[in-house]
Parts: sequence; C-alpha cells; structure tokens
Amino acid sequence: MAIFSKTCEYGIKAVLFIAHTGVQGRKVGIKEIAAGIDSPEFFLAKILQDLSRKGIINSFKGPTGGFFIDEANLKRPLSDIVEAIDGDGLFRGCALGLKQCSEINPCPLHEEFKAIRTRIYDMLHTINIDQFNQELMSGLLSLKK
Amino acid sequence: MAIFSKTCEYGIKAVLFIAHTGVQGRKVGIKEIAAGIDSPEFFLAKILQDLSRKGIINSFKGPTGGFFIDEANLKRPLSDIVEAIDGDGLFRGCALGLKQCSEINPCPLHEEFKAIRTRIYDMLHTINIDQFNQELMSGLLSLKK
DNA sequence: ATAATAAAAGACAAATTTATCTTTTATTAT
DNA sequence: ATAATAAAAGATAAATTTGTCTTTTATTAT
Repeated sequence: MAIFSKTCEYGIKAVLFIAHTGVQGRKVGIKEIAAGIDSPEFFLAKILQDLSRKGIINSFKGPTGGFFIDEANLKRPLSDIVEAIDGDGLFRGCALGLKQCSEINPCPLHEEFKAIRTRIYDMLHTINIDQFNQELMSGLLSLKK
Repeated sequence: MAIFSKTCEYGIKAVLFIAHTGVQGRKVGIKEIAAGIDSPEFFLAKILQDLSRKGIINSFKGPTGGFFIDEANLKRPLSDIVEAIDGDGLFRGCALGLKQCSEINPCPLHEEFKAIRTRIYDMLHTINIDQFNQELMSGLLSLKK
C-alpha cells in the first residue's frame, strides 16, 4: 500500500503541474497535463473535473480554455486536495480501522500512531500549492517517472 | 484512505488476538478470532492461511487444532506482518508513486515525507507482537469497534 | 478403522478503484 | 451565425480488493 490512492497521486501531481505552468499566466489543457505528469488522460480528466466542481482548481471551456489555479486556490494547503480525494482517514482515522478508537478506548497502536498522524497532518496543512513553483520551474523537482 | 488495507488491519488485529490468547498456552480457532476482532470469518481465514504459509504465524489442523504464535514469531516486529500483506510501500515508496524518486531526482514531497517514512518505519520495526499482551489481557486495549 | 474436527485450498461474487471512450455543453474566433 | 476548441458529463469496462461459500486435507479421539 502506498500513502495515497492512485487518484490522489495523480490529483496532487496535476495540481502542482497546473500551478507551475500558471506562473507564466498560462492555462493548460488536459492533454498537456497528462503528458507532463505521466498519467492516463481520461482518468485524470475525471479527477480534475471533480476538483474543479469542488472549487479547488479553476477551469474554462472552449478555445483558449484550460485549467488554472487562481490566487486564493494557490494558497490552499495540500491537505485540501488530499481530503477532497482520499478523505481525512490518513491523519484522523484509527490505524486499525476501529470506529470508536480514542484516548479512553485505544487500539493497541493508538499511542504510537498518534505522533505520526499529527506529523502527517502538520505536513499536509503546512505545505501549500505554490510552494514548489520555484523548484519545479528550475527543473529541480520531478513530477514524472 | 486509511494507513493500512482492510486485509492488513484484519491481519494485525488477528495476530495480536492470537498472541494474546496464546499467553494461556492456548490455540484458537478461526471462529473465535473473527468474533474477537469483529471481522468477516471466511475473509480472515484467507488472510491467516497466507500468514501461516509465510511462516509468520503457526497452525495445526484437526481437533485441538487452531492458530498460535510460537516463541520466535512472537518476537517479530509488526513490520513483518505489514510487509507480508501490504508490502513496504508505506515506509519505502515515494508519496507520489514515482518509481525513480530519490535524493538526486526528488518528487516535490520527497524531503517533507522522508521524516514521516522513517518515523513509520521505526515504529513498525520497534514494536513487536507480544508487546501488547499485558494490556490486552487486562482489557486496557481494544481490538474491536 | 472411523467419525469428528479444524485449517487449507478452491471457486465464485460483490464492491471499489482505476481506466477508457463517447457525447454534450460552454466558449471563442471567424 | 458557424465552425472549432476544450472541459463536463455520461456510459462502460478492466483490475483489484473485499467478502462468501464449498470441498479437500490433516489430525485427533473413539
């Protein structure tokens, strides 16, 4: 198992890709995004539609249309994307899937996972989308392979 | 998304349950385990067969048969179970699923996830199976609900 | 030896995730 | 107005995960 679902992996990569092309004030089409992050085009389209409907990314139809991310959305933490796709199970759920796991009714892993959950939570809430633009532009970071 | 797959959640809970009944030098049948951890019986059977085949837990057929965990296996770290079921993606894989993600070809989340991966790795390798027996026996920990 | 017991193995099915293709709608440029 | 473009929406399907049931094999007690 990976940390995120495939859907979420594609979603995050696509959002970072859109943000980074947006630095040039440029909208970008699904084909270019899919190629840029090495993901199945039609599947990614579905994911971006979903994020778009939820207002996390922005889009226009028609010629000169495409996806982009406005100022407000650029400031979003990564957790917004993760939550929209995978939910909050990663940083809120019980490691053993117990509905009623808590401080007073802990599962065996409760204490040891607490710190990790917090850590993941903090990270996803601290990082925001435009944070990587600089490094992405200069080719220091990879979104494919 | 949860941290572990359902299969892995059931697997871990079952192993802890078997270990804890084993304290009384007692083998335990699939029905009792499934009831004890609130999991689908036949599905769990498959999981335990797999762990048994891999030598991570022990079993005997026939009357007086059942599952148990021998001395050596009780000393195993939790990571052995997780790896046997979910693989090592959780503490080794790239957060964005990139095959070639590394220090020299990092994905955008590489640096920030490094610490978390290490943390999860350490935790799963530090905890061993019989570690919870005391608290499980005294009812301080929950394996169901 | 035989019947009873319990795990192992096999076969199948539902549910979910991942992926593909087609049609529709909104927008732009001519 | 019309044609071209690109996302949105709809429909379908493959693959994987999760779950269920039946048959076989090993072991024990009678």
